[in-house]
Amino acid sequence: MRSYGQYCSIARALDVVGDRWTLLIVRELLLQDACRFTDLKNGLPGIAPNLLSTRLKELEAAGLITREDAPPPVATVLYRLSEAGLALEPALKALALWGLRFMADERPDDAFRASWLAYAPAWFTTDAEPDAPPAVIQLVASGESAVIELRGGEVQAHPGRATDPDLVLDGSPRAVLGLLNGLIDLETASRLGLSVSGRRELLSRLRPIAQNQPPASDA
Amino acid sequence: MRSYGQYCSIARALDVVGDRWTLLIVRELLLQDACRFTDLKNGLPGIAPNLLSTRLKELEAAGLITREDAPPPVATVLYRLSEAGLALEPALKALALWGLRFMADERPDDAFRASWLAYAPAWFTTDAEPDAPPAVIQLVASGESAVIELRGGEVQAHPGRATDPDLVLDGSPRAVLGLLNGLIDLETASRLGLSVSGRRELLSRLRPIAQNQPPASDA
DNA sequence: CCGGATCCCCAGGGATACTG
DNA sequence: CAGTATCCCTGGGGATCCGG
Repeated sequence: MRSYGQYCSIARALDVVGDRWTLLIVRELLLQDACRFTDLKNGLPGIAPNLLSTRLKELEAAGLITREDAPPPVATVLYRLSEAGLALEPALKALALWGLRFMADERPDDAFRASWLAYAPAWFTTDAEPDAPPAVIQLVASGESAVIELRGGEVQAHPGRATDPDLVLDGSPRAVLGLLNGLIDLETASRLGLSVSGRRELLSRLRPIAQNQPPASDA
Repeated sequence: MRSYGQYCSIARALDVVGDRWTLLIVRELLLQDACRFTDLKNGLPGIAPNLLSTRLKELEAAGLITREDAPPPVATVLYRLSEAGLALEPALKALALWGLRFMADERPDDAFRASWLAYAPAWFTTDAEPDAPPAVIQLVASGESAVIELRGGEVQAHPGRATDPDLVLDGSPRAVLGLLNGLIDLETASRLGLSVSGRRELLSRLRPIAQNQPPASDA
């Protein structure tokens, strides 16, 4: 990218990560740890392979990622965030939190991935009853699934399926994530086709940190 | 900007503010409050006026800024951040903090502005002796000047000159900001031409929140 | 002088095909 | 699987010009 030519830390940061796709590549590496080229391509629907290739070289040159040869069985290259790349997490989180406000409207053709289903609750919800016993919530949306684990006051989440979840949420990405992020209430989510089965009371334990509700019912 | 087409809050945030210059425009409005077109153009050295015009329209359409007619004496338009625009501050701060690591190297042709001199200490330093009496520090770099005020445990800063500062730092932007941000120590800053006059002990009161020092002397 | 609009040119990005 | 090569086209840089 062409430099902004400004002695300002924001401008210099954008000199490095301001290019198109760059921050999304960092997102993928942050959510998935070490990735092959194809994993990244898969997690970044819409990117052209030449662009991905170019960006990876730029990111390596800037010191944000490292290339390493994978162990023998799979002779391929793995990309991983360096310390400087990992240090972007707070900025990415802040941007993601701000971006929640744009998740309310539907865009049917948007791509969707399980890892994006997982990071939202992990980053933006807290356990309102930290001393309650552990619980497992299964999320399913658009064919992608993720698991939320409530344990010891922590909210963790990762892509995949749970064997015996206490609660299952299944619906459109907008319904599932909108509910978890506090953008819509349960009634609205149900109207959007959300299916809730299991211990519904667990929903009140999952507290979104954002207060982005449209001005409707105020407590 | 072309949408990324991903149902992910980071991607949707970048759909709105991922374009070139957009976040820097937000920076200016965040640092300077209401701005005229010309103020923005001045605070964004290098931007083409048509680009600025285009971005302002896009930002208004996205609901991040508002246009308002200024009071009669100056019949002009003022641009101001909306609530959604102001909500970007945490993300911008996080990005600015991350970007500090790229401020160490010199690029002589970089533009520099007083408001950038001011935001760094205001955002990224704390008063190590919050109960000590108030103090005023004058910063001068590259013809731009800003004032830091230590008072009641708060560190505030704004462009301009103080009438009777307790301490004056004068030098290259890299020397002044590098010292304040903890990127370089006083000795290095002095070698870079930093002039320090007044109550030097105030420097130890100004504590950078970042620990970006190159691996040298560890306490 | 302020607040843009217009024009031309080139670099950066998108899509697809192809190769080691 | 992991990229590279190619082509096309849009978006941005730079200068100049116009209306109020």
